[in-house]
Amino acid sequence: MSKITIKILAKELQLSVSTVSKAIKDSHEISNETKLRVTEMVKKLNYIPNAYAGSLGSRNSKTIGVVIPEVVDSFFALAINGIESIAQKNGYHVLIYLTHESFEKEKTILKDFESGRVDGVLMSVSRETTQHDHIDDLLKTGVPLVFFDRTFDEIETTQITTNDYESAYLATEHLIKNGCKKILFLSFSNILSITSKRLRGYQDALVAHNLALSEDNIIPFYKESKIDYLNLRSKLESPGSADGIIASVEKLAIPIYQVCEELQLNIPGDIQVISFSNLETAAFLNPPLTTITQPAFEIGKTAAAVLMKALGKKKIELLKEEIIIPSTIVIRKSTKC
Amino acid sequence: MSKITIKILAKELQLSVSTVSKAIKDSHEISNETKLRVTEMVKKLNYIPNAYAGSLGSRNSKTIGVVIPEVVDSFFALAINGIESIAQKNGYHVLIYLTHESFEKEKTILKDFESGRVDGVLMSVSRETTQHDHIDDLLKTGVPLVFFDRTFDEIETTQITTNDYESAYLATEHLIKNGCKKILFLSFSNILSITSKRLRGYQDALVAHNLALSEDNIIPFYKESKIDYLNLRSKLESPGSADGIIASVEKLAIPIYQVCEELQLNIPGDIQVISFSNLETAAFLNPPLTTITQPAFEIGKTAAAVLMKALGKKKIELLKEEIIIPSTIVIRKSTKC
DNA sequence: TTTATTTACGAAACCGGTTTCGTAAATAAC
DNA sequence: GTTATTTACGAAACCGGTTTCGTAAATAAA
Repeated sequence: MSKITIKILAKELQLSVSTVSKAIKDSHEISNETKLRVTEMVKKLNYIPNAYAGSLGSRNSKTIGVVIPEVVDSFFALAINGIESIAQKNGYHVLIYLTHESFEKEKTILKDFESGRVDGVLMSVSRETTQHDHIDDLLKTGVPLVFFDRTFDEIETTQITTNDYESAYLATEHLIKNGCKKILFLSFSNILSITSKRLRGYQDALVAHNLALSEDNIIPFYKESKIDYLNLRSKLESPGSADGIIASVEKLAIPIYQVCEELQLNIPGDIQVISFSNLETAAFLNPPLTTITQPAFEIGKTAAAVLMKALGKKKIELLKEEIIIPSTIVIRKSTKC
Repeated sequence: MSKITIKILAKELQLSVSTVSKAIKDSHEISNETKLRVTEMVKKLNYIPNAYAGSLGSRNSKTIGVVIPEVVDSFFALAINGIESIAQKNGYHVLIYLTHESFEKEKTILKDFESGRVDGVLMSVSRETTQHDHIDDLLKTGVPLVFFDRTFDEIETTQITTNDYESAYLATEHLIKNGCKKILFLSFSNILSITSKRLRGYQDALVAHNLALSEDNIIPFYKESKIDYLNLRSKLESPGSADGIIASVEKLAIPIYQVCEELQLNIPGDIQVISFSNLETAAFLNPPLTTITQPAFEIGKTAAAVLMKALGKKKIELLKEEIIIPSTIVIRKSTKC
């Protein structure tokens, strides 16, 4: 049984190919009677149009590309769910691409998008990414792009984020109110939009409460490697060096617990910990982790919705706009009270 | 700047379209000299071939579809990473589809694959799926499919799994050796291939150690809903009803911890817990969770490799074969010793 | 030297749809 | 009753490549 094409369908129906095509698309040019006949034959022959032929002809693919650094990460996994929920509703396919935090991969992926493979893009930049020529190039080809979570402020498009600055500010304040004087801030590259905002929130809160700022208290992580881990460890080893930690991304919570276990540091007795995190297990860690829980699903959903809406218009237009969906702090035992 | 096509490229080079096409594909029919000229012009004009035109013409898309139930799940997230690593190496794109455990969605997705959108499929069936007409249909259209983790034994294709039976057997034995007499087995639908194998492992281990089998000790979870949770809770509430639990999938570990906390049951004092799980946080839970850790990344990698290899041949052929990659038990504090 | 091969390329069909445009027939407007 | 619209459809161009096939020129074989 050879694959049936629209041609076969047309012949079977004694109609022209164009008529059949229009009938399937429910065009107003076609009579209801004919549409019915076509629909029936489609069922009968189990006709499924070739996806690529359609996309080529119509110059749109009903597909969006999602570019994220990592999928083994509650935030991004949940965001994907949010994106999917909207995409599905609008009949869009979702292509997921992982950069694994590599700028080179990110470039390759965006370059590929210039092939017309996707109608639009949702993206959270890799932490290696410091420039945006590749994004500009893509935008120049007319492919709309919406940022979520990790953005580029310089680019003229919509971005969906959480209240990074405030959350970090509040988290810091929470620790301060709990008596912390020496608070560490752990982060990946501080070029990243989210990191720099969260860092400022942290710093401003310290200043507001008359606590000293120190570069030494900002612990950078580079490649999730042993080195970063040892770096944190040596920092915590020197006694009295810290009594509080803010992890600016979920991935960094685990090394903290690990080091504390190794060094026999009690959380929250010796050191209080709060982390940006969407971990399902946060409440069952030892001790339960106080988190800044980001509205990951909502962020994904909103990003997708904004993109879908833009794609729906004949003249695609994405305003430079920042949509902020607030995080919530969930206080647990890793911070006092 | 209008999009440049191969036609423009050809005109610029004073060559025919076909020659340019072949040159780009590094065909032996084209002289090195010409290839060089073409390559240079491609660079110069920043030519990027239209993805859909290519796929339509060549009748293959260099794209594989991955169908999984969920992405907020360490196992599947890691498996995706494994798949991606191989796909990327072979120049394949990866389309990820989530069924959210819905049979209807799974059908819709596979139906769409009949459109030629993907060259091959990697799949882990939803837990609602009890029949496989939709899979048969897809295979009939010539799209190869490889199962991983959750499979269908009846279907003539390769499947990549872990040693579900043995792992469960060993896990059960571990609990028994730790003194457990009444061991619960928590699972989703026991139609699922993995569940039924794990269940048999559990049962056989009980029998081998002269412990009674009881239907009451098999706790089914249906929709991750409150009801399931309460069901588990009421089971654990009645005193002496259980001294050990095996969670057959990662997602079920959390409700156990939750219930135990609520009921003030000590793990492992009152009840020992072991779970199939790839949770990164397993070691930092309270108490640290003993896990059967599946080689998720490897499974994904292998599944992709098998598929890629099949796709590489002119006559695609996937033998009915079971590739088993063993899990490892990591003993932690949620089980004694 | 003649014939057989190989090399390097182009013309044109093709992939399977979509879209534009033209038009006959039916209906509405004047 | 004549002209303007609308309705319903088909022919053909088109989307942007790939692939088949034919062929002149160059090279090798006989």
